[in-house]
Amino acid sequence: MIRIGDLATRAGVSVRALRYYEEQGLLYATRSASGQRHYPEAAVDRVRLFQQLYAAGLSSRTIATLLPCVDANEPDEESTALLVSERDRIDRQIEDLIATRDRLTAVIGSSKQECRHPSVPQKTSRTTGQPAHV
Amino acid sequence: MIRIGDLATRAGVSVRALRYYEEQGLLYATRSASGQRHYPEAAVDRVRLFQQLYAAGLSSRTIATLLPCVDANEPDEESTALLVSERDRIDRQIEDLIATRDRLTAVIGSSKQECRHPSVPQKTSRTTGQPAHV
DNA sequence: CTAAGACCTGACGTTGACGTCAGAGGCAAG
DNA sequence: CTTGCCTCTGACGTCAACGTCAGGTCTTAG
Repeated sequence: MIRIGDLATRAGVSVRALRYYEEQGLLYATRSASGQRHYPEAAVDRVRLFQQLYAAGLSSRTIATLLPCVDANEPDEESTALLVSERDRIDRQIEDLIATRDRLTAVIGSSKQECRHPSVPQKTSRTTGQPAHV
Repeated sequence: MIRIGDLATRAGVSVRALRYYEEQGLLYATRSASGQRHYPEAAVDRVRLFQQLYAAGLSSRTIATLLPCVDANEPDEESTALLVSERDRIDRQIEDLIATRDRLTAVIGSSKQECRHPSVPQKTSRTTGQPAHV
């Protein structure tokens, strides 16, 4: 069993965030006799999943709705619709981000080529199969 | 010359947003004798650019810093560094979103295939060249 | 035993991009 | 001229995901 401070460190979030997740119905903890929270090992991955979903623009409420579906791997009709709509929203967001990325890259490359370095490969051709047409 | 209400409609934002952009130093308007704002045609595209950059996670301050650079197409050293760091951040965000999208798609497809419809093509293979490996 | 940390609840503060409301003025149509 | 819509400034409200602080309890190393 993991204590809240250790979970926070291992999952890369704050203690406050973990209590907030519990408040939102996302994370459950057993309590010791004195009321301290104890988490199973699996909580680390679960919290990382929350971070991933938050980063993708899902709200606490949406995550709470989808959690039983993701856990049990048996989405009902309502949850599936929500899943699909969120997935499609993320799809559109990816497309928008690619367009913005290409636009920034065009500005960067407009007067200097020296900024190119191998740690950031060009992905436009990989994702669209077409050269940039800004 | 366009009035603020028309610009808002044509650019797809609120009047309040336009005044906010001006407050942040992003958008300038000439004023009539009575103080009403008038915008040139180019303001429509400019406002749409703001929306695109906001959607990519840039703040008003960052946009304000990069604007002269993007306008003049002659980035100085500092602006270029900021441009590159924002571009790289967007790159990482795209990667994260693709991973999340694939994860949601996997959950969707885990027990039902009927959800597949042609308006949302699979893009994983186009972007990674590999099948999903959740 | 005791002092330093970790933990508890409760509650107010923060931030960014606006929403909303109040009160006052401008402007073309009828 | 007045009616109705647009615009102005100024200022407070909103919302989500936490940050931070207060005041108290628990636990553990020494």
